[in-house]
Amino acid sequence: MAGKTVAEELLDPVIHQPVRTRIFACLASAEEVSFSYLKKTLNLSDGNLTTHMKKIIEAGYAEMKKEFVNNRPMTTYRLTRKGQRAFERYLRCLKEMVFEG
Amino acid sequence: MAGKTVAEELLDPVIHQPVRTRIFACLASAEEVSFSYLKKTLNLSDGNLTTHMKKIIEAGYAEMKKEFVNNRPMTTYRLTRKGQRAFERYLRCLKEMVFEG
DNA sequence: CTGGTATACTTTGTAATACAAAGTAATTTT
DNA sequence: AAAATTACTTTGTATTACAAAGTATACCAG
Repeated sequence: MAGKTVAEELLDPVIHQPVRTRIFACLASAEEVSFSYLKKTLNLSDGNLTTHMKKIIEAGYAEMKKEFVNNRPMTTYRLTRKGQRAFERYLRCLKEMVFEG
Repeated sequence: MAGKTVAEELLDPVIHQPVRTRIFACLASAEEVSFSYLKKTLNLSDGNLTTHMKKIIEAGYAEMKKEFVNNRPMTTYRLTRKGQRAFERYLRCLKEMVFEG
């Protein structure tokens, strides 16, 4: 009677993917996270991480900062407000779909 | 201290996909579910549903039954025990990853 | 000071995926 | 008996996910 049924709700495909859901969980748990940290913690290949981050950024869900620390390039990512909202919505949707309903 | 960390746990790629997670939620909520019902409820094209079900069956997570009802073919699906366990494990993993951690 | 190893990425090539359009087959309607 | 409907499956294709190879700089070791 109110809105879509569980089954009709789509799970955001930018977030609902094995690697990216883990990336979101990481990003959501910290202010900002570095490329190297993500790569090591999530055990991803460089190329794979880059492409996933590219996709997340393309969706406007995260932003990238590039700087030098100890004479080495360092890329850090953080969720945008839009990304935070998308993730929250995703979690509500998931919860309703598989933990209730 | 016990087992993998959240970030290391992989989300089962057979389940963690926008359409298939919805299929699993449906399958888990009933004894068995027909092709037509899934198609209508989840609003999927015939071809798309077939390929997703094929993949789920290939993984040994569901089985297919074909019969005739009112002179019409009727295909029904149900989770196997293996599929039930995989889904439960998936839910635990998800929960830990995004609702706790 | 130069050859090798390491860090921090990005680009490129490719196998697998997700999807709809087209195909098959039987059945009911007109 | 032609046309439309139901119930699928197969096929064609654009997109995706991934790792291997590439780029660029820094840090040793001899």
